[in-house]
Amino acid sequence: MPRNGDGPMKVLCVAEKPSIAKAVANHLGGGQVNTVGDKLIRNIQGNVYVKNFEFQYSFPTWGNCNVTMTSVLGHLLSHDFDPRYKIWRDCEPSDLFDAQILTFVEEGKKGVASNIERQARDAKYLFIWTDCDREGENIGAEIRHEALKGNRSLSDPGKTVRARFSNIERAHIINAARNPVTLDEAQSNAVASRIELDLRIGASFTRNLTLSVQPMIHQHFRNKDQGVISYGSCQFPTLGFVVERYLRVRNFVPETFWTIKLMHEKDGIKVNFRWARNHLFDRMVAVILFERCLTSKTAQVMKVQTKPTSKWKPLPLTTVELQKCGSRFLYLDSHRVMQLAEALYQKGWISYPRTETDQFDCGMDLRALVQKQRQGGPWAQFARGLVNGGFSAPRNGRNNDKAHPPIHPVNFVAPEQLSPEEQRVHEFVVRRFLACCSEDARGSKTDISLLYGSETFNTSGLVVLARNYLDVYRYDRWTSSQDLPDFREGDVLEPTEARIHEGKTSPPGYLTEPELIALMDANGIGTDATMAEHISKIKERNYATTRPRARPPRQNNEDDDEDSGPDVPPAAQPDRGRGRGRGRGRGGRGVGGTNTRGGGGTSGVQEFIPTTLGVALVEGYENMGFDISLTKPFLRKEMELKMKAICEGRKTKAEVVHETIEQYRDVYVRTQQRLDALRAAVRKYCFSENG
DNA sequence: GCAAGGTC
Repeated sequence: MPRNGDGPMKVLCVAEKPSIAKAVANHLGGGQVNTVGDKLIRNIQGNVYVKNFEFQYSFPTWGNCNVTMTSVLGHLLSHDFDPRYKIWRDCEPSDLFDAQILTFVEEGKKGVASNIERQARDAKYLFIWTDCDREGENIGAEIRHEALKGNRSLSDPGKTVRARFSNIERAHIINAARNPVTLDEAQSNAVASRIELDLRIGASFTRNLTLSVQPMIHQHFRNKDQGVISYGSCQFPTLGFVVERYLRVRNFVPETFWTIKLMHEKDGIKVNFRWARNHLFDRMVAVILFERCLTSKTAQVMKVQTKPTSKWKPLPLTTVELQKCGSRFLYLDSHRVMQLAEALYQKGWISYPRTETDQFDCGMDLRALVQKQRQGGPWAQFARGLVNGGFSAPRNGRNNDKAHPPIHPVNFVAPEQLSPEEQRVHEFVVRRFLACCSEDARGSKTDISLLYGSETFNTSGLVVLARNYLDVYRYDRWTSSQDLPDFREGDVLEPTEARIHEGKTSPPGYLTEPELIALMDANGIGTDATMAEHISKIKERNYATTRPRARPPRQNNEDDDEDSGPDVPPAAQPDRGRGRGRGRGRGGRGVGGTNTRGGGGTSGVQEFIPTTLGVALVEGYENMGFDISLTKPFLRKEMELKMKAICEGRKTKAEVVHETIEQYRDVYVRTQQRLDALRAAVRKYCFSENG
């Protein structure tokens, strides 16, 4: 029943999630918000997920309006093939490349959809408040589609607008409300093409793979319950990373190297020096250089330099970083960390846990957030220190998704009110936040350099002068080394001990979860919200298993950093297209290099071992000899570039969908021709006695 | 019985 003429106009606002709707309503409504429970969507406990908020607000161009603020719950629309393609054996899997796709509202979302349709009926304007990212733009288009069912006039020019906002600070939200923009069709179309391609390619390859490999396995292992063998543009590259590392470990051939060890004792302190050449793989050369050292008898101190150094505080917390730290420090896998973070978010203790942003908006009142943490918990005193002058603005990372701030505590909660697992995640989020708001750790570093024969040897010492953020962020280690004796430039000394040492390179470890997440992040596989799902998917599909990493004591406890590798490998294949994925960099710079635990025992980190099936799938596809590999991340990157082209107007959705489908149709045909390679790999890995 | 992306 439209209200004609009398009274203020109605504006319907729709957010992507209830928490945004509530926050925006509170800011714009100025404490005069009427909450309408409505019979929308309830969970099992009877909590209402979606609410309608009513208030008045005066927009610059529309004047005073009655506003109804509501939300959806992510995507409103689902996509699936026409039912006649439902039965797998009733059609060719490749038919799915062209099969008709239906778009509909799923049963569970009907209440949300009808709420929008109903609320749109008497609305003059539709104001969309979805997240400002590609998916948000597409969800906005879905909302508009639903609203138009109730009110066609909302398609008139200027009747549907969207808010541009990147956090829910009061001033920022008010600014967004006063400066609406138009919905970005191009971004929405980019997502639409992603949806269509993932569905067509995923479903056709999955059916093909399952129908051609599953019978082999059933036949061989009588009653083995081998479920679906799926292909997905994210799950396959994820498996690819696991298998690639596994093969590197399996095929590792240790190499012998030689190094010169030099020790000098002064003032009762034994100081070990590192050879500047680290180590050589040619014994003769090493021996000749060593003999030159011995011939010269004495070494000379070439450089003694003491300078201030610091260990940087961590960057504001992103989802990827939370997951990596969860594996490393909290002994929780990424999936579990996200469940716990979600629960903490639902209860109002921490901010939205799915974010790529590692910079705090300058408008945020961080001091107020720190103040809340003074009330209790083991970090209370540290928080007090920050309030009393210790506060320092957080560093800025390179990433901003323009949709959510970094993960931070929004309220104080006493640890006892949380489950033990929740406590661990919550404590991490709080400590990380407080660390961001404090000073870098300060120290003093002394570098000493010796010339012995023709060879240079170095050592260094560290004195930590001010721990600062380290006091609250106990996940980082930075400790003073032993004191160095007093060396002076020009000193000549006779080394106490010099010997040549033979060592062997050691194989890399299997891929750990934080490494896998870093690889996915760097290569644009999945999003902050889905990475953990892809990881559990490859376990669920029986492509890989995990086990706690048992850290063997290092064989060569010195500086053989040859193959121990950095914690975070930059890309799967450095030799081809080394990019930074979507520009989401690696997380905290200060966290990277330090290992949490040293010697033997279990570190708590999970490592991934592919199953025979997992190896067979990757090997099988590799051996088909395509120039484009389904198990490497490049295809996903290509899709990312195509989506970008749509966003920038260089390509249309139809063009992208068409050319990509043709590309995959080609791969599909050749897969059929070379099924023997895949079957051979399955036989080799799955059916042989010792795997 | 398929994917990946939102969100709860």
